[in-house]
Amino acid sequence: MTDSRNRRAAQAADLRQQRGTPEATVARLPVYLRALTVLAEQGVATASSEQLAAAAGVNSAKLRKDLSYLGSYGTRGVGYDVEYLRYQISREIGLTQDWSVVIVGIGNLGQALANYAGFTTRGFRIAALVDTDPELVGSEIGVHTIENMADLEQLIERHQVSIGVITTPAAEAQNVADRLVRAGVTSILNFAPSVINVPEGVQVRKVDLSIELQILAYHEQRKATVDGAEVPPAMTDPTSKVVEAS
Amino acid sequence: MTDSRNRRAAQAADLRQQRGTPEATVARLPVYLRALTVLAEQGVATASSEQLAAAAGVNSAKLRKDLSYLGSYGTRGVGYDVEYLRYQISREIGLTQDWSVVIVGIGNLGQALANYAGFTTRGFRIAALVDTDPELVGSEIGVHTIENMADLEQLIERHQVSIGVITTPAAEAQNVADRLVRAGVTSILNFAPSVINVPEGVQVRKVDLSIELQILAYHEQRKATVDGAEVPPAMTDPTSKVVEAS
DNA sequence: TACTGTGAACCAATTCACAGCC
DNA sequence: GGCTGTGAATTGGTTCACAGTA
Repeated sequence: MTDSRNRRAAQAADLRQQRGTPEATVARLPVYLRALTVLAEQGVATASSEQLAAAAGVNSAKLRKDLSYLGSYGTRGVGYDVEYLRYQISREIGLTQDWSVVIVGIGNLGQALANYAGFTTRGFRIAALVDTDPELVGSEIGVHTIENMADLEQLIERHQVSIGVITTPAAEAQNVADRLVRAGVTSILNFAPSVINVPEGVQVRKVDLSIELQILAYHEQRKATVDGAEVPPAMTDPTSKVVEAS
Repeated sequence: MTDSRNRRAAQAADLRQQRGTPEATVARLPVYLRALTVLAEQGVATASSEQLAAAAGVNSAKLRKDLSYLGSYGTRGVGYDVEYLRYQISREIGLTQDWSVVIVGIGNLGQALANYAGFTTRGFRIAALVDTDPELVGSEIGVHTIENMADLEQLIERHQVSIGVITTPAAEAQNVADRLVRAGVTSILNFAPSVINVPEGVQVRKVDLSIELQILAYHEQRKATVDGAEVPPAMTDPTSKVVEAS
């Protein structure tokens, strides 16, 4: 390993400590990881930023800049070694270790997640499924038995759970979040359609199906009113009278 | 209505045409809408930007700027009329009309979505559930009968579907997307863990459960390596030797 | 030669801070 | 006095374009 390579690595490390990896970049690393896995399965050993970017659905400049936050893992004139980069990204994300997950609220969505293979394959271990409903408690989903909500704290402790998934109705989400946090969970994935408040230092990510649809509806509407000759569903605002004339 | 009010409305309309509402703002409008609905149910008639922002989990400056893209719907010194603003946002998003949705791929997740009440309550109508599996086709989920994938195009035509939801395995997602687009669908919500390519003008939003978990894992790992005395799971980079000394 | 890695330029989004209005 | 609406300042993210190098 040359001196200049050392220097570059040191600079990358400095950069990382100064500002850390940008959030937008972190959110794309799993996408790159998936693209690399697909390429690896196809037997591709080396890929240029252009190829990789195409597989990940981004442009190549963005991909190169993203990867540069992790270090200099490519080779000029050649590209990236698929396996090597895959390992580096895995490590950066933290997938070289396993994370225990508890799912709270075993309705339709909770059941679907419990059965979802993609969880288990990527370093996530479902430690427990929990619900309040006495009808559900004790029944089996795959290899898991649904446990009682009253035992939530014990389960978190026993299985060293660090990530909680909330799939309860909206009304219970905040209460569940509070209990998760008190029991030591520091990352929450919230599927309940409500805002939850957590203390500083606890990460929350929100997935909201109906919000996604509403965003699409907004764009649908815009298309309909702009390029079609269609009249908007309701008067847009007072000024539209002027435009419409008649 | 005063002249100055008219002028303000006209300016807001101009602003909207010049640049449109920013994407980041569009993504938050459904959140505000939900917050307003909760307030309305609690009998609150008027809310300040501060109150509303708290209910929506954002800061008040952001909320005010967001709302300003729609027009001037507040009253200085008072706040926003909850019902009036609720209607204005609904209209902006396009929820004053119904949107027909087809769900393709009725596995765990597809079933969960088909049963999810939040869809139907907010102006979305599930027009059809579609799958390739002959075992599934013909069986009932709630009020719906699962239909054959071969009839996808007909169903889209017949029910005037504009939004497609993909809950198939990754390998089939692109093919499904192609068929949806060819049949006239212009918005897609993709739950399959793969990148899909669509022509210009078709909106795609992606929801990926395992990516969300991976983002949380990244932050978990960072917490563990920074504030704990814990050793990183693997050597971070050559420079860490220097720091660790021994 | 063909590619990466990255400053510099650009664009989008957020936050500040206050003028304008009820 | 208390609030909204919004220019101006700032921060964060993306894209350009090319120097550096295997």
